[in-house]
Amino acid sequence: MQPCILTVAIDAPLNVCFDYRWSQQADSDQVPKIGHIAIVPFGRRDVAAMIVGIGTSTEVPAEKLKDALAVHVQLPPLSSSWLALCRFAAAYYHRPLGEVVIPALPKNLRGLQLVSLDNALKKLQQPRVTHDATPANVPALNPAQRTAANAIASATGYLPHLLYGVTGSGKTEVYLHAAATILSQASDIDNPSQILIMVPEINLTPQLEGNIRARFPTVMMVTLHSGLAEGERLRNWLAAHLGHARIILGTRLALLASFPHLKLIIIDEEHDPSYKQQEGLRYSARDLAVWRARQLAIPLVLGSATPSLETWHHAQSGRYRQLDLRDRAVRDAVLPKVSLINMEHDKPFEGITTTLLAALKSRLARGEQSLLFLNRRGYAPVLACDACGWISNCTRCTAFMVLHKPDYRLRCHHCGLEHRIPKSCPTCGNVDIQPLGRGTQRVEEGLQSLLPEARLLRIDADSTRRKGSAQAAFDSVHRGEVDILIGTQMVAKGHDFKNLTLVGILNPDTALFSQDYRASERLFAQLMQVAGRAGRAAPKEGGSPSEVLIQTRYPQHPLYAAIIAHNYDRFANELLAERRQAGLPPFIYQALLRAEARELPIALEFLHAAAAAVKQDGIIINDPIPMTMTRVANVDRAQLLVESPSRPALQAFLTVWIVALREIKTRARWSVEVDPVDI
DNA sequence: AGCACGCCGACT
DNA sequence: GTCGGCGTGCTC
Repeated sequence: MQPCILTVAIDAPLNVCFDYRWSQQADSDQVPKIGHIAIVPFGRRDVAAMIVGIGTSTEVPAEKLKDALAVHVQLPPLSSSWLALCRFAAAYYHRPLGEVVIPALPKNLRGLQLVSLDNALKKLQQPRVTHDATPANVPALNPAQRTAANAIASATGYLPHLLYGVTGSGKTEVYLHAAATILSQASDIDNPSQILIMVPEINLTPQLEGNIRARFPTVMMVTLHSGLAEGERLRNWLAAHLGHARIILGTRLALLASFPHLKLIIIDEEHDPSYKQQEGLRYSARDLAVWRARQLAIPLVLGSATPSLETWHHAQSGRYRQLDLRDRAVRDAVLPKVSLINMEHDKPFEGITTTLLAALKSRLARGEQSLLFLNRRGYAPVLACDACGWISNCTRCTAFMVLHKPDYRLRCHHCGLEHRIPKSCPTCGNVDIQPLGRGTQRVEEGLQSLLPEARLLRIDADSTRRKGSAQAAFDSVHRGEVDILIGTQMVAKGHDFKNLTLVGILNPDTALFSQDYRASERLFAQLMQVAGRAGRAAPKEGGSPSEVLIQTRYPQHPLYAAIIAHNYDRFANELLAERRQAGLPPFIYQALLRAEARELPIALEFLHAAAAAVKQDGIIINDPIPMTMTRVANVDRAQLLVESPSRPALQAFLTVWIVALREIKTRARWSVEVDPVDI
């Protein structure tokens, strides 16, 4: 057989594909196809490569051309629609195709171990796929849930839905009913419908996995997330790729997996920032999901109590169909009563106002649980000397070293630098150095002194560092071994605490005046989510509804009025009007050029050159500015925002611009991010 | 991105 | 005299 030429994509920051020779073994009938994974020699090492083209000739001179080492022909090739998704992502985010395609594959497929892959595949050849997708123990739906589930399941072709419902309104039941209908529509055993359910962080919603398995006992379900061991990740990925797994529950990375029979995509908590990848290929799994649903002509569900303004805008304009769940699904359960505590009048002691303390005491007396939410871990955000003004700055970052009391250390949350707490001021020797501000550790300590008999539990990244300890902590809350839970945003998601009737919010005001225009949108979502931890069950006989108390210095702020009224509609519409007025997303499209260097002027100089490199009508090039946190780990960072009211115009500009940027001689490292969220 | 080559400063 | 800093160049 004559040799052929394989064109492959490789995970390197090079905007080209590479050609390799492949000589077909005479005794083999397994021919490489587009979508097969190959192993090729690249420079001085061997790397995984995705075959994206097969031909008989190449422009590459013969002396440069190398032989591909192997092709994983045992594995069915990745589909053309999967490749099309990756091509779109690569083009849209202006990254090489290989940087999308290769990281999307499980690591175990990127090596030369064809034999072990064979064994994997053999085990998986006995699919558990059956026609039967009968759900078990199906609860009744309320009319709004039924309408929503029917609308989703009966949609034909591409149709995005915004499933808009407060925490506890029963969005999950709508997902499961729609899923049941679509699973049952599989016409034959070779085409079992697959459903992708995405969640922000899988470890915070362990109940969902259990609920799905219990509901569909005959259906194979797998999870895909970064917490899986490589072996399991491979098995689950293959189960999806081979069509055996019919329900895939995963985080953002699952969106780039292979699903030959995908018929429905569900994105739970679609507003959640974790759908945005913040390193490498900075993609939005939510946005790519919309593209994938359109490409496959399948329905999509975006579920949230506090939709992102992008999604809200699409729903308002009619591009997405909006399905409302206005009531809590549990009979007689009511929304928690939200009140503000004006800290100007009710001065806090140990961070707790007398009103909040009294509310905690009454829950304690009734044997009910409370949650205090403070989005700041550690003991105190900074240590200071009031004699000379020294503060615990990190020597490598534009940030404070955070005081951690249990281990008696100062720790930078950005670069990881840490050392012991100094016994006296490093500059003037004053022994009386004081922690300023309050983190969860300090709240825990102060509260224990105010309520010595209460059983406290702190849940944050520090208290749950060991694997499994977060789950153990949540379990002990569920078992009623805790009276007051103190936590960061870790406690905001997923968990229903049945005996929890009070939520206290300690220090939300900083987000009200943030430079980041998305901060209030995020704060609203976070407060709604935390508030949703309370009162999910019906109040006890004669009991009062659950209560949310927010300690604030700005009780007149409109965000709080909207929270109290549980009225996201009006708040979102007001934010949208402001965004339209100010020319902010979703009414403008943005890309961010980041540059970093050992010295700030090097980064800024590059950005100034970049700003002057290409001019185009309809493209706004803003001034280069140092990032708010300029220095992290001894690297100075600056950025340049470009904007356009037209997405195609911005895309066209970026294509030309990036070519020009590569010509700029600089020592700065730089990258372009499309649709940035943290600016 | 890796990885090698190549050309200048402080150490066993 | 070497070890090693990172500038530059290449990868079918």
